[in-house]
Amino acid sequence: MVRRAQGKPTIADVAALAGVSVAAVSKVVNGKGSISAPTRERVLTAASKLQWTPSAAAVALRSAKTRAIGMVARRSPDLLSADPHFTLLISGIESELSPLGYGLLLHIVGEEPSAEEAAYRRLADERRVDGVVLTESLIGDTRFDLLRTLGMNTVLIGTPWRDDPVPAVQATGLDSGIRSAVEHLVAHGHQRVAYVSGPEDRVHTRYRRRVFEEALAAHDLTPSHTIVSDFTAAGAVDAVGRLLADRRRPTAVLFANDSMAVAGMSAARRLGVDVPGDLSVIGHDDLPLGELVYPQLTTVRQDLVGLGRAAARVLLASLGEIEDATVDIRPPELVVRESTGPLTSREPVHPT
Amino acid sequence: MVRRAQGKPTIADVAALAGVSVAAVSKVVNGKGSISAPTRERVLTAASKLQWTPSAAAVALRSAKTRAIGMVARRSPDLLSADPHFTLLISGIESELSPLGYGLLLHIVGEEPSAEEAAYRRLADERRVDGVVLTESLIGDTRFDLLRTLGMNTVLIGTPWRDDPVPAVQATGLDSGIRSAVEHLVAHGHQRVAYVSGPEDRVHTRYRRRVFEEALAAHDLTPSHTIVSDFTAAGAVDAVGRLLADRRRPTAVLFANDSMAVAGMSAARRLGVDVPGDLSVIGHDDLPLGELVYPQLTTVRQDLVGLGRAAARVLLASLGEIEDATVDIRPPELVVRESTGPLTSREPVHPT
DNA sequence: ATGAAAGCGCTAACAA
DNA sequence: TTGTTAGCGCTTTCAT
Repeated sequence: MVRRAQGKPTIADVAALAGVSVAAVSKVVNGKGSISAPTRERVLTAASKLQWTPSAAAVALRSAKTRAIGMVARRSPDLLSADPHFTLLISGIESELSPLGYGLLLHIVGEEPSAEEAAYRRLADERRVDGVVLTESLIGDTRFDLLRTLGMNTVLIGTPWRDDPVPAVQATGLDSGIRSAVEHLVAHGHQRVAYVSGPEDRVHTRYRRRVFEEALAAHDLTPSHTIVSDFTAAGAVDAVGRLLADRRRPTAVLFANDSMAVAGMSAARRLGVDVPGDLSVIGHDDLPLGELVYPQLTTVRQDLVGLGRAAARVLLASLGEIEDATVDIRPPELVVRESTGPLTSREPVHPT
Repeated sequence: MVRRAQGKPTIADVAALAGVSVAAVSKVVNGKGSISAPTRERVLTAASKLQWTPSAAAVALRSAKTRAIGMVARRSPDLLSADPHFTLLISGIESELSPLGYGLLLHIVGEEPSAEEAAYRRLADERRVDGVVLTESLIGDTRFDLLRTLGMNTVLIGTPWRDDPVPAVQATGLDSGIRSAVEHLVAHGHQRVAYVSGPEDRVHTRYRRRVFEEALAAHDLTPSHTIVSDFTAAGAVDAVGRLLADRRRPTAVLFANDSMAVAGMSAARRLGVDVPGDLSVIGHDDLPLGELVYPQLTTVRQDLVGLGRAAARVLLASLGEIEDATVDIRPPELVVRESTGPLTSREPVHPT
């Protein structure tokens, strides 16, 4: 018995059991070189008998491929769990990586951009991953340059800043969701529509705001209010407080994400304002949360799982693992639920 | 110039630049062996000049340590993002791993237990991680045996099944949260309290239910209803429907998690039942979600981030990375918000 | 079609 | 204190 008593089997054990060379084993597991059918059989049975799987470390060292993808989320634990945005993206990414035996190395760092940068640096310097997926494109984003310098395969989920040639995935008809949202409100007679936006350092934040304004403009309307907020519940509550304090308060408001929308809706109701009777509320993303609450949230659905899958496939394609990177990403669409509708109260131009 | 034009620097490059042997470099970066101060200096400056960091693959191959921890979440994308439970645990784990340069390899698999098992197997066979963290202890859990067989370092977040000697982390005073919840309700005059539990294959599910029953028993009360549900919103809605259809409907209900509680609360309100006027609702976990909604959710807070941190430290300690694994995990506690209170309506013994 | 052998970048005995 | 050296488990020429 040549098998070592303890420790995992190695390629040599398999080769010995199959009565072939280690090179032969390597060839059959990698499908390279030429191997006769009988040899392949013997190797395969030996491998399965020994329950052998190539050591990731050895493969990585030898071939300079780690078969792992990295992702870093720049969020505090609280915000991360309040906005399960990332979770959905990660699910999508994983669903593509898993079948190919790729791993996902996740890092959660604090809000400081330097921490994110350091994480990428470490991923690259330690050669822990074959590529990374970036999210939340920033105005003046330096991460692409960094990763290019580090020689790291990269894909961005979202819109690149200033036509940066980084590979990126996004839905077609990106503006359709917000446009439909505005149409929906206008069709219900809303004329004073406000927008509570996210941090303006994001590319998508500005884009969506512009789409919102254009959609209103098509009806000769302008935003009744625009509030730039963070992504926190407190920010949403504060925004709603300001909106409703205005004597020309809006009759409808769009929020940058579902968590803010729900928080905003609650704030309104706490102030005695009925949703949607006095105020229509629309969120963004269509997270499960929106269906949980009462009234259920009308929101702009984003295919986050699809985006994650697409990003993974772009990476996989550039790593030569798959031929076709295309994934069907469903365009954003409005999901009408209960938080929007026509005004039912008397026009609250003069709040009590 | 000995440095290769392309490719990352290696330990040999650093050694050459510092004018020492590769062994010397290895010793200084690992703090082993004896190295003179001047030599250490030269190595350090050379390393930083070259921006060199040891290759994770080479270290892993040579030392059989990957400096990575694995975790597999068995959840559909939807459920995962509806219940950010995992997210919080992961944040806690990461916060301990990151400073030590450890990575977190995440796998998300479907609901089938076999998928989870396969994921662990792969993690072990490929030797991708030095340990794994398990969550959601199951009745008759086979994962511990599997991982023991695979020779994998393991830590469980939660209560082991049948005193399995797997290392586990949990809060002290585990029952305090639910006990306080019951006390709180009873103090407000509630006599008919229902419990909407999670899937009964979980260890904690049964435990919590038992605590609930004991706490009621201390007041000579028994559960008005007990409904075993899944963790979905639909399950919660259905449960509430059944609860409220009863002519001896409960005046208060505890849910197994916050998402269910919120969904349940919404269902009640949709049926014209006021919360907390007609029905008090209590959740479990204290996710950010509970503060977003109106009325804000009274819930049993669990220190999920602390549990994650503790689990990571147990692993780190058994890997010899740290001395002291102890982390202060805050005991569960009741967070009273707006979804509970005394009955304000007439006793709804006879529903309309 | 198959195998021998040279490393991938690093760590740890062992020598010096 | 420092350096030499033998691998860790695998992939990949290059012979045969």
